[in-house]
Amino acid sequence: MPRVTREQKQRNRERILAAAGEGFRLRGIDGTGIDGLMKSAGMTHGGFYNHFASKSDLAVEVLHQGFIDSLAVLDGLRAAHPGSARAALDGMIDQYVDAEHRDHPEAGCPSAALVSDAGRHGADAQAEYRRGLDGYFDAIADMVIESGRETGTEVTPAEAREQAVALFSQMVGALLLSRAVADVAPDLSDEVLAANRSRLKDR
Amino acid sequence: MPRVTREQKQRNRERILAAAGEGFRLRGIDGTGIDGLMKSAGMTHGGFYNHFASKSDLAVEVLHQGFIDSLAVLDGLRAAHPGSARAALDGMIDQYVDAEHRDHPEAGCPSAALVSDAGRHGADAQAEYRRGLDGYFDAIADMVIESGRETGTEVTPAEAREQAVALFSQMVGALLLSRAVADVAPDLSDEVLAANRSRLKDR
DNA sequence: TGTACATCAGTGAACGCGCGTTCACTGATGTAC
DNA sequence: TGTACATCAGTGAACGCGCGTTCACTGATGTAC
Repeated sequence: MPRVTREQKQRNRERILAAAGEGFRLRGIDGTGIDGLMKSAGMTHGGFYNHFASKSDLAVEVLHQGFIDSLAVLDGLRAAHPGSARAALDGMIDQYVDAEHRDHPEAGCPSAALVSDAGRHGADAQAEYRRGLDGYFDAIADMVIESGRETGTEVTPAEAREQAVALFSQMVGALLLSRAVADVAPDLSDEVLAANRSRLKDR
Repeated sequence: MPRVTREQKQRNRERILAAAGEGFRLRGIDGTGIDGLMKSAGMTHGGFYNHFASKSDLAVEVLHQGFIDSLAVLDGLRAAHPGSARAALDGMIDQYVDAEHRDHPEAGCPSAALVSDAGRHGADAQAEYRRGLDGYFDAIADMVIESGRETGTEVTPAEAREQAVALFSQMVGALLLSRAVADVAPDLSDEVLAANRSRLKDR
């Protein structure tokens, strides 16, 4: 039956990318095979290389797309709290350090889900991860600066950046630790989220 | 030439465990094969099953041993700062959120190096991870309580536990993010460590 | 203490399996006229 | 607009490879007398 229209090819590429985004986050890059990926995208494995040069290449694209999506979520939060960067920051923390996010890595933050994988799958993946992480830091630092401005407590760019880095690090650590014990110790997992949320919001 | 004395067998088991401890932390559980493991322990792969029922069983033992070793390090820190739990906590942060620790996962914290792996390798591994993590939280909470007592700021067990959970989460997040970009962006990696160290010590 | 024998730790070949990747093939799509 | 042909996306068999695990074999160790 193939060949397929250009539009269909583009749609197929996006389906593979989406399936990989979920699979990689859920089971890790090594834990997710091309065959299964292509099946859940509704195709057979052979066609994979019409879309991506290699699995590593796919990993880079997954990271790229993941960070774009995440920054869009941040933008959405700012738009939902116009004129209050502080409320946007609190919203971000509530959404990130949360059972819903913990229970759905496949739809969540690439920085958290792929933090161990990114370092182990080549320089390109690591470079893409770096770009995304730096983008997070900048976006959060902006919110910290604006939040300070709103409350009359001026904060220097350097201070804001430091706060942003520390804040995001804690969010990632909290999410990862809560995930690591979620199946076997739900109470402890919830405690990790609650403790971090509480301390993060007291900032 | 085999068979081997009971003492030698015990020593061989420890060599496998040590090699696995390093390999798993460095390249992940899936990224470390039995064959290579046994080679670096000075044997051939076939003998593995004289020591461990399966690779998963080995993963559980690695976690178990790793957490024991880490708690011993904590004890060492307390012994190095007698009468000052605050200094011991600061020492812990300095040692954990540090380039040396970042650059040597194979000799470092199992909770950080195996946080993604632990959740994906069966209930036993996850249960072992949970035990270890809870042990950390308790040990750090004790230090927080004692630190408060020393400075006359009484802190309730619940408050101490919350602080301990948040503190350790941030330490883990900082270490993992700094590792993820270390090869490709050493400056950013150092910045992550420095920002977190600074904010953690301001606690 | 010395001898006879059972045990079992380490060896290395072999197993089935799933992996990432390649490739000849197909037929509908895209293009040139 | 219609026809002829080149392109190329998806198929499914096949590749070599490394994985975790099993197993017959070996010979030194451990044990019973």
